[in-house]
Amino acid sequence: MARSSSEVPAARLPVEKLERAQALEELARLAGEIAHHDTLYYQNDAPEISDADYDALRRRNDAIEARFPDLVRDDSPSRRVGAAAADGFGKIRHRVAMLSLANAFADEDVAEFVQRIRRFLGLEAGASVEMTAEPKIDGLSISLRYEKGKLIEAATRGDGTEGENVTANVRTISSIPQRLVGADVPAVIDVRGEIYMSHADFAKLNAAQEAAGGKVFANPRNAAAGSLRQLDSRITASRPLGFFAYGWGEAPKLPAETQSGVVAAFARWGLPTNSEMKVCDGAEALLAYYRAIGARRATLGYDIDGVVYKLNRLDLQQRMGFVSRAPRWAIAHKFPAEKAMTVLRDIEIQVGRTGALTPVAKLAPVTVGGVVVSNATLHNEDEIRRKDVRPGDTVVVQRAGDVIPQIVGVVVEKRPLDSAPYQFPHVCPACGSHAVRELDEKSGEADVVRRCTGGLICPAQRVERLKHFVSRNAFDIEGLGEKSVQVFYEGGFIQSPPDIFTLEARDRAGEVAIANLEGWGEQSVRKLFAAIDQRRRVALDRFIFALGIRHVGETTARVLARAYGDAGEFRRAMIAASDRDGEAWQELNNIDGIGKVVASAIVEFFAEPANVDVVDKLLAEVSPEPLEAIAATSPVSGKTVVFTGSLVRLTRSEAKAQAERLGAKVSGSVSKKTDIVIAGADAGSKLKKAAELGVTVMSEDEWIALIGD
DNA sequence: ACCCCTCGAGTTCT
DNA sequence: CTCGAGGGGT
Repeated sequence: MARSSSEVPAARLPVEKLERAQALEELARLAGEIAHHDTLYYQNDAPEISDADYDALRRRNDAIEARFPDLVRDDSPSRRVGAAAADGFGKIRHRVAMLSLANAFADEDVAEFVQRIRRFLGLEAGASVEMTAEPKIDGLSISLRYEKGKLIEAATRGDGTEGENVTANVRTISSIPQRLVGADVPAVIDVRGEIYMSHADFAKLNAAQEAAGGKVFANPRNAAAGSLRQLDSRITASRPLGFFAYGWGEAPKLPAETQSGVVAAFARWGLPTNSEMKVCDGAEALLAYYRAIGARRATLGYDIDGVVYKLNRLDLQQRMGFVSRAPRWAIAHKFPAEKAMTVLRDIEIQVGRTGALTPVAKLAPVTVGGVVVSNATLHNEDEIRRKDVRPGDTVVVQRAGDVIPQIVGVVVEKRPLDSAPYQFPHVCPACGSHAVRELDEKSGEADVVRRCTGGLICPAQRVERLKHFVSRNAFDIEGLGEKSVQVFYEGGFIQSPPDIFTLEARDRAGEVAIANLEGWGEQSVRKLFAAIDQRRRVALDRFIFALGIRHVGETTARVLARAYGDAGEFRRAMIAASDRDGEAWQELNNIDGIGKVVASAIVEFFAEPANVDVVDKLLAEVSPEPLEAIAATSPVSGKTVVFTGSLVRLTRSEAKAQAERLGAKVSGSVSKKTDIVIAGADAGSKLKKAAELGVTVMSEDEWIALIGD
């Protein structure tokens, strides 16, 4: 990368002679200067100074910070690693995660959703359930933090846990108040909402962009996103962005007891809210609302991709809680997907980390719902046969849920005369091993997926396992994404996960030379090493998830982390569990959510010496930390409890969620490790077993009294 | 022996 | 996001 004119700052005082005030001033200047060069280097690919000069700047910054540790700035270059510097925005951790919503497409889904709520809350079939209904704005979700009524911070959704700090840009949006007014404005509240661009403003902006020879945006959503993510706030200020407040994150004190009440308070405080929001009762009313909004979709003046329904009463919302990453008390009812026709050029076979062969349709690029689509999954062998999709076919493509493209069907009339049904390969395209469809033990039926039998021999599987290891919910190493992992694997630098953590040592020893790779300068290598070091301490559930054991995803990994508490103990127990008559195997199977298949998969993983070797080498490099106790002080924390019989005051899932929130381990079966059995009506064998083992048994009421609810 | 719900695995594009 | 399969209850 060519570095042209060098601009070494004028000679300055040696660090040890600096006065405090001078240091303060210089750190500020260095932060700005280094950020500037980072932008040029990473974003524009057009550095102004040499690597050596850049390093000199950073070294001076570090030296001054070392002498005046209390002067280290929040935006200090030494604190920024990898992506944060690369994209110019700092990161903000959401105090309460920004979740996604479950989706409904058909009317039945909505009816089911309402039914599910009634069932969960123990209401009768026709009972009244107030819900809010509002348009789902197609923009960007944002979290605005107001303290004492003043706008303090604004963050994008990001991965839901951590977003980008876009405070400076959000301050330029005139529809977002800098200050909330009203007697009931709380001391602290994260207001959540959607930033969007109206149709009229979008048209105006694009006309202006075109006239100026600038970039024309594909749709209002992209225009809004592009405007918000400007590094120069002045550009954001010039863009007409709108905002609707519809929810909240951390909010210790809410101004009302219903969803609609809180949103009404938002409006009183000066926040823009959507005037289309209504309170409805019952599935029919929701569907009527959906159809009415759908009919007016084009005249609303802004893009929407559906309607959102939320349970109105906040106490009921709380009772229902969450499933994985979405609330159980809300759902997005999406408008039907847009369709398009295109030619399927070829079918490519991809190999996943478990060896699954997945066919992907390579399409002639076509615009569907505002984005250009050129790939679509065909899922599996049977799916191809069912739809009789062949290379050369003209196919109908749609974006399901407006996101993932899928092939709806083939236009048979347009099929070339010489086409023949597609033959799914029986060997792995990556390693040539046999690819088979495993047979189910009991039914003898073939698995839907065809899998490469190569295991660790297969380069594709090895790379995929590495990608999984560094992925967002696993080790999440900044600057080491899918692409770089691939490059490092091919370069022979990283063969398996532990190699990641020995990379720096080997680089120093001259065994590998990352800086020789294209696109890897001295600075990016340094940042990568720093990012890797940051992950030497990692939560145990992430560690277990990262191993990539079959059938062990995020949730199961968390369950295992909770159950064993410590990586060494987990390793020991899983090896011991290979004895299917032993206690360790029993204990594993007793964990709620783990059955024979999952237990076997874990034991088989640890029966493979190569896998144990990976775990051991990893444990030499990283320290997995136990999960934070959820509520160390509750009377049931650390206790193993089993629910049995039919509960009256709580539903089963409520009871389980609540117990876990209080730090209890909920198990599915009674063993001598069980502390409490909560027996509802008609409890059967589990109650008997509890009596045999002398385990404490209590009624539902006693349990509720114990946890003090 | 079924049935329902939840979880895992794989995929797209910006 | 969707599909398939595992887990657990009836």
